[in-house]
Amino acid sequence: MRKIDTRRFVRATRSTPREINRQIILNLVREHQPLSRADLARRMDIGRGMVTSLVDELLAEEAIYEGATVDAPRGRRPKMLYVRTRDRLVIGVDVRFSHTYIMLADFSGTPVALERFDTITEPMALVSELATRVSRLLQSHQGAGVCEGIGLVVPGMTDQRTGRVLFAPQLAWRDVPLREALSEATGLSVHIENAPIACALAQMWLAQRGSEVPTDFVYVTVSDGVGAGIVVNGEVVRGATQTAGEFGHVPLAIDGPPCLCGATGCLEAYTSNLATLSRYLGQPLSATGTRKLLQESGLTIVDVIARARAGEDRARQAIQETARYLGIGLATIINALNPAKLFVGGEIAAAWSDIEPVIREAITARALTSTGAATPIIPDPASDHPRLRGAAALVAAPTFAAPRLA
Amino acid sequence: MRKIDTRRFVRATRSTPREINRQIILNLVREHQPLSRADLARRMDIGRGMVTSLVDELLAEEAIYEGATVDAPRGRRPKMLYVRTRDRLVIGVDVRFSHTYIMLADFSGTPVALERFDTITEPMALVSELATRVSRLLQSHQGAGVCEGIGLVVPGMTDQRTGRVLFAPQLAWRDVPLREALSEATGLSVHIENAPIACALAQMWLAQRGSEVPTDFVYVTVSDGVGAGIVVNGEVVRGATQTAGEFGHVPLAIDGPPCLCGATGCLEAYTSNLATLSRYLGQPLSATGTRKLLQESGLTIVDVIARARAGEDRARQAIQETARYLGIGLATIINALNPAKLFVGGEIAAAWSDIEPVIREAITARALTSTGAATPIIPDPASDHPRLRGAAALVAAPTFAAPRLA
DNA sequence: CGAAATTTGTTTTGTATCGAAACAAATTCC
DNA sequence: GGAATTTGTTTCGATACAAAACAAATTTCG
Repeated sequence: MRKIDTRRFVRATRSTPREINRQIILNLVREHQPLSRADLARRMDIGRGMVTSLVDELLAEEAIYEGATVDAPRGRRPKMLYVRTRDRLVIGVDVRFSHTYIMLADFSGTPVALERFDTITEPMALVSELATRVSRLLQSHQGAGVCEGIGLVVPGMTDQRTGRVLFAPQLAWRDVPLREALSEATGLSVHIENAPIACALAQMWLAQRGSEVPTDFVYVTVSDGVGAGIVVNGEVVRGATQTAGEFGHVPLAIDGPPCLCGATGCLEAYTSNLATLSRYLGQPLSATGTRKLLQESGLTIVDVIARARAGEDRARQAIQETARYLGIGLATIINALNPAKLFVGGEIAAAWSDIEPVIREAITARALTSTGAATPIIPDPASDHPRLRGAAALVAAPTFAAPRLA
Repeated sequence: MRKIDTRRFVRATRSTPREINRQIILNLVREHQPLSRADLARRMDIGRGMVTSLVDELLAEEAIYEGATVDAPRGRRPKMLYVRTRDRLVIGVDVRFSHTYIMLADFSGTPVALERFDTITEPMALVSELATRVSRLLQSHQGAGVCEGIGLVVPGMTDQRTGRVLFAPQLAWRDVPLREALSEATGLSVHIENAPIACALAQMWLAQRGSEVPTDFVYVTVSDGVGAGIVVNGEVVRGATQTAGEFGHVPLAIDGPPCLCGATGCLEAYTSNLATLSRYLGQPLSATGTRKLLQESGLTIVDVIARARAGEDRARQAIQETARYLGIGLATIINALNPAKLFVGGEIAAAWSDIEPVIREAITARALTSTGAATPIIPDPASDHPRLRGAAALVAAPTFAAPRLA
């Protein structure tokens, strides 16, 4: 039951039913392929004639293609339909503090090529570096298909309307018109998004076939910061001023340790990689001190996880404690939003078998309902490059999204 | 950018554009009345002929009516259109721990009659009492219009699909088929909802004319418990198993005072009326003890608020402290969901001028962004009967909601 | 083996309705 | 008093949904 926004609505036109049904067909094929025209007619409770007409349109646009005819128990054999993903390419870019990753992938998120280089902090220098790498990548994979756009994931808040990075503390960016600059430099359409939302979009649009994708879920990223991509009613939650999802700053203890945000006792101050590392080192978390210490020692969260898995007690303990606090944070999300699923991304997901019991215990202790306590928690290991998949999803998703209406 | 749910979608038909545009017109008239047909044509970028046809349909259904022709600077004078609310009646019911309120109101939420009686805890006895009162109310206001349904607000979780109360701790209800029972007893369509969501719906659908109603906001109720009605993208958030909105159990201090939910340090354990009262009394909050103490002393939160306003120091302090913790809780919501507005309902809203500065200060200390810190916080005093308005909204809203599509 | 049955996909046909344009009504300006 | 302006209704044609007929491909069964 949605309220119509009387200031910015989209009225229906003569072609509206066609647009809607066309998109339904596209999504049905995408998620249940292979599907014949007759299958579609049955699923949609619509005449086969109508399906033929809509499918012809999708075939003409090369959004889908016709595969082989398959066997049927009796009657004429159906010609199966599939979405075209293989030769529709996307560039995914993941800008992080130290390195920037750039991936060429197809429309299903399957990687074709992957590169990495040291992040250039100056935005316009980064843009021109990206532009040369993009054109080089596309040059060397010319036969593989046509590139339909660039998805760019940044560690900070973005504004969808203007395509600007509002604030990215790690890179010291403020109000950078990144979309426009990269679009101009490459001639491709560019989509930018912050990391947690991009990861959520990857789950929503690029999930493995067969895995149920719910319309209500939260993707929690644990890395230098702790953030969340929230999906409600099949739509991402951006908030009134594009800053929703900062779950890292729910308090666990209002008089707790200082957080880098200036407040005290935030979830992030207990569970970010920096927090886990400083716990491991037996040092209090501080904005400048911890970073410096880590640079000197060269220690990273990946090392601590490795040591924990190798059986080092101090590392195990540091990580288990992080897991306990993380569980409390997840319980908060469960109580607040009651998602059908939770995804946990970040380096710590690599230690899932170690931390899962602890997380589950913490959730059970604080979840209000038994169904809430049973919410599936799914790790999304960093080795799968979730942010790059998210970048790819940014380009692919608009093709499949429901038309905006009313 | 919404994802189409390929298991339960609504396909478009020939009449879809008409349904959409009809509903847009209805909402435009509702929010910007008076409006002429020509105004609608301009706002919707549509031909006046089309408007005439759609308006005729709405007039025939008596959803809107034609008012007087008004003056215009030149040309033919327009006939203004208005939504019909005055003689469309609704019954609103608010079931609370001690009393149950029943209101006869019109479609805009304006009360016609209001009654109160001691809550009957046995569900079926309550239903039959309600049924006799409903029929008596409608009998004595026969000339006022036709009753289009009953909205029932309960202090607990509800399931929209089945119309059952899943769990209402205050009444010790579990899985009560309330909608079916009351509908059968009265012959009217019944809508049930939990209190915070109903209050949010009241703000969304029955806001005073002129006040901007955002599509993203949160209504926080502070009473025996602390809950929230969350609205995102113009739609209420119910969650995967209908239990979203339990913001009362975000932790403020994981080792804090015990909460009635079994966990410790929940927001509710700091800010519920019970928490404020026990703070005032200098007693620790406990499930049985506090309730008993209050029953013996006869003290209520209203008394404490009155004493605080009268200048009693201890009362002031108890309430200010509640306000501080509430502010931290609101900051959490702001960081997590970035709503355009926050509403605060419950008895404590009556002391708004006293608590607002404290709340604002706490928010500023913990909000991540300056725009977040500036989120408008709007008190919704209990004297306006927000839950009853919410009950009315339950009946009125479906008439105005956007058609479900794709 | 061949006609009937079954199922898929295309084409045709009828009809509702969107969108444009013409028209009618009501009023002001010159 | 006629031109201009604005509102609201009516008319009309093109489009596209929906239903039905048709064509194609294959199995079943007499």
